Amino acid sequence: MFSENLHFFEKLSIFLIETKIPHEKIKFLKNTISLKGGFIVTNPSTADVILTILKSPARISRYIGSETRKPIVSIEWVDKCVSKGARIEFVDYLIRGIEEDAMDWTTVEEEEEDQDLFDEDSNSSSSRSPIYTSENEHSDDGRDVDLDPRFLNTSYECLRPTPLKPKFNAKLVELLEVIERAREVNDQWRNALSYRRAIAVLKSYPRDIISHKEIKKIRGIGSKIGYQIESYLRTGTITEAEHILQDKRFHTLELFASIFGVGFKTALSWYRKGYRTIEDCKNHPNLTKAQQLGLQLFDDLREKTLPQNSPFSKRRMSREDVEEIYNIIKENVKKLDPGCVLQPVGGYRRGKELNGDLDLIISHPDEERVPSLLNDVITTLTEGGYIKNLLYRARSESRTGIIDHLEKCFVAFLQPSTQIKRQVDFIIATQSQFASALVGWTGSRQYERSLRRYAKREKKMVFASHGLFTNTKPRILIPTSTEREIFDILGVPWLEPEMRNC
DNA sequence: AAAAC
Repeated sequence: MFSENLHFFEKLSIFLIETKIPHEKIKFLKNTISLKGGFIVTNPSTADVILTILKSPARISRYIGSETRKPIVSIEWVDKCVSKGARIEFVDYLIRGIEEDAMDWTTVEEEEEDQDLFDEDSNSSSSRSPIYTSENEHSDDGRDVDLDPRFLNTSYECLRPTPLKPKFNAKLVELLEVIERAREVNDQWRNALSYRRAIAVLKSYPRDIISHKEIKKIRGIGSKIGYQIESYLRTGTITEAEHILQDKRFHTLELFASIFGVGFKTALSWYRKGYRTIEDCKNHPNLTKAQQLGLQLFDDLREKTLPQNSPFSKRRMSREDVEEIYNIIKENVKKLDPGCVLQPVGGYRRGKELNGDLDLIISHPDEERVPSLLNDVITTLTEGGYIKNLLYRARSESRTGIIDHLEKCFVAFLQPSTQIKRQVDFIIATQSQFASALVGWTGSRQYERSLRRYAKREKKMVFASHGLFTNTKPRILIPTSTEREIFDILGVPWLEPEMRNC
C-alpha cells in the first residue's frame, strides 16, 4: 500500500568527489540527488555522506582532508537507489565506514612512485568493483562477455602486435584520440597517457568491443575511460570528444603546438596572452631561434603534431615523397663515403602512409669515421642545395638538451618535385649502437615507452637508443648487433615494425 | 622548454 518514496534522498547532504567521474555522470548524479530531495554540499565536514568513484584511500583523503567521520560510498549506490526507487543501505557500497580506524588510510602514498610507468587510470582487473552500471540498467550492451582469447591482456604494449590501422574499434579509437590530444595540449600528460594506453588496447583488440563488461576486464583501461567507452556503446559517440572538436581553444592550442620550437607549455602561455593566429605568434617579443625558424617555415613544416584530418595539415608526405628524399640523400651520402649505412626509421618504417618527417639513421663500420660523419653529410647536402635550414642539433658530448646520447641533426630539406621544405632528422650511430638506434627510433612513442618499462621492471635492464645496459650502479653495456638480438635478450616477442604502432 | 621515437 506504500507508494514509491519519490524523495528517497530527503534531507541527505552529500559531498561529491568529482574527480574521475565523467561530466555526463556528474550531471546525472547532481540532478538525481536534488530531484530526490537530497543536496550537494561543498564542504565534506557538513556532509552526511561522501560519494566518490575513487578507490584508493590515499587518493580520497586528498579531497576530504582529515575528515574521517563520514561514510565514504561508491557512486554506484546512487544508481542502485534509483533502480530500487528507495534509499538503500550503504553496506555493499561502502569504501570506508565510520567506525573504521583512520590510521591505515591517511598513511601510504607510495602507489604514486611509478608515475611514469603506471597509468593512474588503470587497475588490476581482479580487484575492480562493478562501477560501470549505467543509469540504464536494461541497455543491451551489458552482457557478460569474456575477453577475446587471442588478446594478450597485458599492460606492456610491446608484448602484443598493434597494427597501424585497427580493423576494429576504429571510431572509438578516433574519439579517444581526440580526448588524448586535448589532454596533451592542456599539459595533462599523465591523463593523456591513460588515453594513449586505452587506445593501444583498442587498436590491438582482435574484435569490436561489444560490452562494457568486457572492457572492465582489460588491463590499462580504468574507470573513467571505461565509462566513456560504455557511453560510446550506448550512444555511438563520446560527448566530450564532440565538444572538444567544437572547441576553438583546442584547435588553436593544437595549431600553436604544431609550430617547430613550440611545445604545449608555450602554446598555452601564448593562448593566455591572447594570441589566436600564427601572425599573432610572429609578433611575440622574445622568440627563440627555433621558434623563429618554426614560424618562418610554418607553411612548409606545419604538420608536426597535427593529425591527418586536421584542417591545418595538408603537407604530410606520402611514401613516395619520403622515398624521393631518401634516394637523394642516399645517393649523395654514398658518393661522400661508400662505407656509410643508411636506414630510414620512424613512422615511415612502421608503414605509415602519411609522414610528418623522415627519420634517418646513418652509420659507418669505421668507428673513427663516425665523429665527422654528420658534419660531412650536412655539408654535402647543403652544398647540393637540399638542406635549407638547420632546425636542431645535438652533439653526443653535450649533456643537456639532448634527447638521447646519439648525435643528431634536424634539418629543413627542399624536396625537388614539390619545392616544399620537409623535416629530415639525421641520427648518427656507431656500428655497435646501430641495433639499439634502430629499435629506439622506429617507435612508436608508446611502443618505446612500454619497451623501456618492460626492460627495467621485468629484466632489470635499461634500454636506450644508444645501447642496452644492465640496471646496475655502473651500467654495463650489453653488446647487441641486430634488432632481433635485442628482442631476444629482453625476452619480448619479435614484432615487425608495422606491428609496433601502439 | 624544446627537439625525437
